[in-house]
Amino acid sequence: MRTELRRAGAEESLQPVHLQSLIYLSKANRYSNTPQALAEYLGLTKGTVSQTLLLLDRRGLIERFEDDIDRRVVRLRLSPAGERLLYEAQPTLAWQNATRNISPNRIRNAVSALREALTTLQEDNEGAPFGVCHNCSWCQKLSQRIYRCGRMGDRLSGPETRKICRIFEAKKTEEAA
Amino acid sequence: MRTELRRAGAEESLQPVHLQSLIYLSKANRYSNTPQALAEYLGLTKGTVSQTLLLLDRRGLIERFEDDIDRRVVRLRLSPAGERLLYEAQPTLAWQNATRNISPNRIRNAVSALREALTTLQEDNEGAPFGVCHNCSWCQKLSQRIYRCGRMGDRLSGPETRKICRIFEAKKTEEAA
DNA sequence: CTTTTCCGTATCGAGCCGATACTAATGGGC
DNA sequence: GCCCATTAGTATCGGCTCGATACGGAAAAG
Repeated sequence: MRTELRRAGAEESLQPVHLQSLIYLSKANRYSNTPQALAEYLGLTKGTVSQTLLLLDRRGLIERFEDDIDRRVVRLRLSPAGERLLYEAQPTLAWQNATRNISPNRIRNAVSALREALTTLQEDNEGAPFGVCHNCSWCQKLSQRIYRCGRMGDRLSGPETRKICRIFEAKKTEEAA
Repeated sequence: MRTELRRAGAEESLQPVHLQSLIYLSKANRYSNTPQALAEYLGLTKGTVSQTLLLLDRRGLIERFEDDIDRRVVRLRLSPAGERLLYEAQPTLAWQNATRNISPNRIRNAVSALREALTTLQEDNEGAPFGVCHNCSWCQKLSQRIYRCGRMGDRLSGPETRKICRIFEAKKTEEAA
């Protein structure tokens, strides 16, 4: 995967960390699309991330705009060019293809086991949690299409609950008897 | 994992690529402990890897010595200091701990599914194969403790068949009907 | 024996990265 | 409202990664 990421980045003359940043931003929800969150996610300092964002901005791959409420905060999102680059690189497609010969049931089991391992790993390291909103213990389902974050008190759309959140807290696993 | 690797490296003031190189060398078999193999494994050029090895050598973490037969070739192995550093960093231990709450059966299934996906992924990318000798189609069992590489014609010890080989070829999966 | 091929190294320039110092905005205590 | 601690982000500097290129030395091809 590491080699693959390097190769994909080299084609656009981007470093692995640039692609990882773009991938993250494409999946970050409203609480997690800031330089600070990206720095925590990548395990880099905010100064380093600031430079990375400078480069991505110069390339026109991201857009930066001020937060309405807290004017210290910079919000980030992919530009159309950034979306296109990511779409053409298709970093996740390779893995989807790689599982084509494996039964859906085995994939489900493997994914579930890996998710448990990841949660335990994150707890052990006391690191930033960073999980998909939909699997978070704060995520409440209000109706067919409307969700709510019990931590922040905001209403969330369905697609938004499939994004990555920096204040994620894992649900207690019921099957881990 | 990426963040973890960076953190572990930072404690020794090493870059991620340095730790990855050490990890690789700790697991590379006799056909795969050269700068060339490491470059292919990491997806870097041989020039870059040469510099990485220069640094690791200056730090006393690896040892370099000439090959007896082909005198162009440099053989690499971890020095005692390098072994100690890896042992203290314990990069694999975190994952072993993370699976402590998962039943051995689920782990076996997940590992098997992942191995299949990896093989497919490698075939798709036509990249360097790099697999564990024991799972290679050339690996023959001669007796209880003696194995043989059908490709190179050498006899291999049991522990050696658990190392990484650059001329790996995946066995045909029997269960993928 | 000559030519080609291959393994590894050396050097240069672009750029990542952490450390440090800095600006600007927020928020708490009074 | 005012002071100060805190927080988000930026700027600068030095060490190092990384690819490109050129090079030397050994092996293989003819």
